[in-house]
Amino acid sequence: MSTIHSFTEENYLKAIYHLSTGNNSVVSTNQIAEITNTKAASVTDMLKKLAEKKLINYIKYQGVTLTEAGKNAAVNIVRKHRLWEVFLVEKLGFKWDEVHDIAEELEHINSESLINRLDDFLGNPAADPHGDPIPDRSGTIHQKKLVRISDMQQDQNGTISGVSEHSSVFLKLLEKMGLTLGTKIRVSELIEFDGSIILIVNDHADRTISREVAKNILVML
Amino acid sequence: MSTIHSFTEENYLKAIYHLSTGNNSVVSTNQIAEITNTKAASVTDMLKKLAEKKLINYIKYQGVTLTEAGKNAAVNIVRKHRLWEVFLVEKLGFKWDEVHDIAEELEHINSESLINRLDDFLGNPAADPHGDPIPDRSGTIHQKKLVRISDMQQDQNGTISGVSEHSSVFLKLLEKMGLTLGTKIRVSELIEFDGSIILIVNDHADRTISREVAKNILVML
DNA sequence: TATTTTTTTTAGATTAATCTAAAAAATAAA
DNA sequence: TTTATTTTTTAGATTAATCTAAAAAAAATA
Ligand SMILES: [Mn+2]
Ligand SMILES: [Mn+2]
Ligand SMILES: [Mn+2]
Ligand SMILES: [Mn+2]
Repeated sequence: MSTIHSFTEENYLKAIYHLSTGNNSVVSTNQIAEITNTKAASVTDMLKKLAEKKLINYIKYQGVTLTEAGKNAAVNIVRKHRLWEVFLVEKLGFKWDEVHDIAEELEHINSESLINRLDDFLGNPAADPHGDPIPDRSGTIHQKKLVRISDMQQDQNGTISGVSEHSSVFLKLLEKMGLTLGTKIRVSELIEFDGSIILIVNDHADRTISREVAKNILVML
Repeated sequence: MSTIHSFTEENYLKAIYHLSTGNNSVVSTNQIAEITNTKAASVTDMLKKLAEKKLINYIKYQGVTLTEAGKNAAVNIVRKHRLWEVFLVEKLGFKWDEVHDIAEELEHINSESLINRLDDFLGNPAADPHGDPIPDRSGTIHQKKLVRISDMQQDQNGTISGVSEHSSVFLKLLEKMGLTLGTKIRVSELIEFDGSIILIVNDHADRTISREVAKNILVML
C-alpha cells in the first residue's frame, strides 16, 4: 500500500489536491507554481514526472487532475498534516495559529503504523484545530455542511466550526475577539452601510465583525 | 541559535558524533562511509562542505573531529531522536525494537519549541527506551555509570539500565527472556566452558545467557 | 479575423548529493 | 628501506529539483 514519493512530489500532489478541491477540478501550471513558490518551468518538469508515475492526468497546455492513486496519496498527506496539528494543539499546548508550519514538516514522515497509532492516541478526531475534516484511515472525508457567517440571515443561530483563512493574523484576531471553534453565535444585525455584522456571542457579549472577517468564519447551523 | 543544516548534513554530523564518542575521537572517512551507507568519495565531498561551514575540523588524510558548533548540532539531533523514541513507546505504545527507524525521520524536524514542549509533555525523561541518556535543552548529557553483565563478578547485583546493541532481533530476544530495562538481576554463576552466565532475575527465575548477550546488556550496580 | 497578451513549454544552466574509476598519500609488510 | 596494500582524495558523470530566457501555444482583444 502507498508507494513512497519524494518530499517534493508530495508537496506538488498536495498543492494540486487543494487547488482542485477549491473551485474547478482542473488545475493550471501557474496556480501550482504560485502555491508551491516555484516557477512555471519547474512545475512543468514535475508534472511530466508525476504523469509518468500515473499520479496525475496531464495533457500539455490543458492543466492537470489527480488520478485515483494521486488523490489517495494527497489525501493521506492531508490526513497526516491534520492529525499532527491536533497533536500539537491538544497534547503539546500550541495555539491554533502556531501549528501549520510544523505540521508541514511532520506530514512527510512515512509510517502507516505511526499515523494510525497517533490517530487512536488522539481519540480519532473528526476535525483539526481549524475545523478542517480529518480523512479516516481509508481516505474517506466526512465533511460537515458549513456556511459562512456572511451568508447567514438576521437572527440565525450557529456554532463556529471552521475557518477558510488560516493566516496567523486572522487566527489571532479571532482568538482575541473570542470567536474560536465551538463558540455559539447569533446574527443580531446586518449593517447595510459596509456589510459588517453584529453578533451575539454565547448569548451575551456582542461583537461587530467586518464583512471580510464574516466571509472567513464557517458556522454549523 | 542553531543554524539550519540539510537533512544529509545532519546525518553526517550524527554519524561523526556517534563514531567519535565510541572509542577514538578522530573519525576516518571509511568509518563514516560505512555507517552512512555511502562511498568514501562521497564522504570526502561532504567533509569539505562541513569543514567549510566550520562544523568539523578536517585535514586531508587525517580524519575529522567535530567543532563545538558541530557537536552542538549533533547532540541536538540525538536529543530529538531519543525524545521521539520515548514518545513512540510511552504514548503510542510501540515496542522498543520498533521505534528507531521512525525516530530517524522525526529527528530532522526543526522546531525548538516543538522539541522542548515534547520534552515537557513526556516529563523530561532522563533516558530513551534503550537506556541511552537524553541530552537536556542546553546539550548536557547526564550519563549514569553502567557496566556490562559480562564484566560483573559472581553474586553481584544490579538493575538492567541499557543495551549496547540496538538491533531488533537482540531487543526482541531480551523481551522474550524478560530482560528489559528496570529488571533486577544477580549473577548466580559464571560458566567456565563457554563464558555463559546464569542470572537470577527479579529474585526468582533463573536464566542462562551467552557471553555475547551478556556483553550487550548494561547494568547499574 | 488579425493582433496582442498571457500562459505554458522547451532549452540550457546550476546546485546538492551521489557514484565509479583512477591517482595520490599513508600504512603495513617484506 | 623498498615494495605492496589500504585508505583517501580527485576527476568526471549522473540524478533530482530548481532557475532564467526564449519559443510555442492558447486566450483575449481589437
Ligand atoms: Mn495546516
Ligand atoms: Mn489545519
Ligand atoms: Mn534509535
Ligand atoms: Mn534509542
